[in-house]
Amino acid sequence: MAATIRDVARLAGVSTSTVSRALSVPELVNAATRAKVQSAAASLGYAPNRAARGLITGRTGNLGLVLPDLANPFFPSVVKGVQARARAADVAVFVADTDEDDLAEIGLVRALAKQVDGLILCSPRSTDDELREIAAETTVVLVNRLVDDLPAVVFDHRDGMRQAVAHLVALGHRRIAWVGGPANSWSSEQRGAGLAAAAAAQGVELVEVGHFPPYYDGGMAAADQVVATGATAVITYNDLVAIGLLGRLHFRGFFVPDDLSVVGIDDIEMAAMARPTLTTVRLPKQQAGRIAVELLLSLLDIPASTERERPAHRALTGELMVRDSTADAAR
Amino acid sequence: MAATIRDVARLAGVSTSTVSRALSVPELVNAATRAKVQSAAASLGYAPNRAARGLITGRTGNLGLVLPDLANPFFPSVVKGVQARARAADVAVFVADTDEDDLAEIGLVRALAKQVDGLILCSPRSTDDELREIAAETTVVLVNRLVDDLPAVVFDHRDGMRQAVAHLVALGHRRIAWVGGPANSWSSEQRGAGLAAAAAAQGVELVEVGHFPPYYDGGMAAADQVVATGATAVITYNDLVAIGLLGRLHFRGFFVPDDLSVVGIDDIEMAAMARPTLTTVRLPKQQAGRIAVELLLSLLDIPASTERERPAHRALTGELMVRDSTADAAR
DNA sequence: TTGAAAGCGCTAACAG
DNA sequence: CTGTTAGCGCTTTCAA
Repeated sequence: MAATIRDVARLAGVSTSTVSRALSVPELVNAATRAKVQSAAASLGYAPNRAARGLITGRTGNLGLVLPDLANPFFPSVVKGVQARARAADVAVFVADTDEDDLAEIGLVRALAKQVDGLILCSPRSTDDELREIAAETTVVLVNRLVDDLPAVVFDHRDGMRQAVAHLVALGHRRIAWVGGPANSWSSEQRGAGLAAAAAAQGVELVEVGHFPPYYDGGMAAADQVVATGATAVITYNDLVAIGLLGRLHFRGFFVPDDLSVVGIDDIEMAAMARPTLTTVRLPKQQAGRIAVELLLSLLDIPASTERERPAHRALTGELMVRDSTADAAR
Repeated sequence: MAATIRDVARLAGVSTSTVSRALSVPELVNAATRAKVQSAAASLGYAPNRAARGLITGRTGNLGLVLPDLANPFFPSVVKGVQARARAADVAVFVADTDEDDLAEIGLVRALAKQVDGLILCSPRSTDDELREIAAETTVVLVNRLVDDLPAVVFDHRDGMRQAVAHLVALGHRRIAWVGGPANSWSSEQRGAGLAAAAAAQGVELVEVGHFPPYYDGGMAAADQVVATGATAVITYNDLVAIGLLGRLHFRGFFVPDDLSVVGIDDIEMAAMARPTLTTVRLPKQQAGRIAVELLLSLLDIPASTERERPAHRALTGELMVRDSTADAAR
């Protein structure tokens, strides 16, 4: 069995409460006793039982991360960012993949909520109302989603789309197609809106092709419709969709970027491995994960009764990565 | 505050122990009282506090999953399998990504060990000795690694390589190159050995090209050396390496499969998205995750004092996925 | 500055 | 079949 606080107390010749204090609020205990306790703890390899501590403090020291699909390379990056920051704060991370199932999502969130101090919901598929409810029950930070003024980390899609459009305009494109993501995806809506604004501002025509699954297959499905629009360039919901599009275009004998320019969003690693390599808007994924944890931790340190005044959300800027797939393809 | 067992007891008009029993060992309590308790619990939305339960049962109801790199698409598949099975057993999963850092790995494992009932170590980078030590301290199931007779789920690489070689031989290849993974990778060693055996058995010449990082870049790095061997076909440590190889071959003006046939291992989704699509040995990744959880759960049900007799490990068979990248390229 | 005592929410003997 | 009792390992009053 692992050493308990009593073992340490006995070895150090003090009471358990002194051990507890020496280890968690060192300044409250005499330097000499503190040293005795610490060496005793060290020699026994003592580490407090977190469950027992949690029982009394009401803190688990755990954090939950819920996301739609680990198979989409976007999310592992976020996970990495979250883990790196959580680890530094000695917080363990439960990860739950909902498989893009919005019903499963709520269930998972509810189940996780009981075992963690706070939850990070990345690109949640639930409705605003559901998210409000969840946020009322437990501390939550959203990533890639904005609901009222719930704490959130989002990407500045307006700016990202502005960059993408500016790039395409510089290449001579005047008619751009947009392949949207899932209809219930907040970020698809944001990206579409940002794109519409950018297109209007820069005087190019935008053709919306509809909603597609956020996978390779979604891009395959969208390709023929994109071609039919007569657009000379296309921007897709994410890189996976762009790569699927590339696949189908290749199959149909279209050359990218000669016949059509393609721009994705995310900059997953695969974007640089595709052929042609994919031009895309890089989103700071790991950074988003890190900041989400920081936000969550800061929220948790504040007594629930206190009114928060910190900024409710933070927007991260993306940057255009230009690769083969848009090399002057306009006519 | 969430409802406690006392709230339920009061509402149902019974003692807390009856509530406890009614909820966890229903057959030990009278049907009528059981019903009363259950409806009381339901109306209060009661769910037992797992930390409190764990304190007394010694079980956390949690499981830890440690893996080298979530950015490698192989691992998210395993995670999905693990989660699916764990969820069904009402077990939550801590996920820890070591970033391919073998030192970090031990630390993470030690930290996680205190908060879980058991650990699944997927493709661990630690030494055999370290793994033995860990297994002595906590219940562990290895995935994609064999150490003594520690419980493990592995893939049958011998058979996978046999299939790959048979396929290439049928296409007329007589000289096959092997691009190994990291020198300290157990599975690279296994795959290489399986391949050597298969090559010998089927009378083809095998040329080993050395060890490369298990990423796209590793394949890029290996490509020129592969070409220099004069082999007409190449098998790589994993799909990521194969795709990198494809990239470099394309850059150098070689056509796959006309100039060289390529076979990967894993069958990550990207294999079907590459151009040409990649022939590969599909490993049942999710299944491995599921079985690992099952193994772990079954180990945990057995009192620590009892000697286990169950099979120490289970080997899963892979299957060849034939795609464009090997279409009769022999001469 | 330290110790004694009282629980956190739950389960597990042990009686009845 | 059910209630009483006694903790699991820890933190936190409250006194000293």
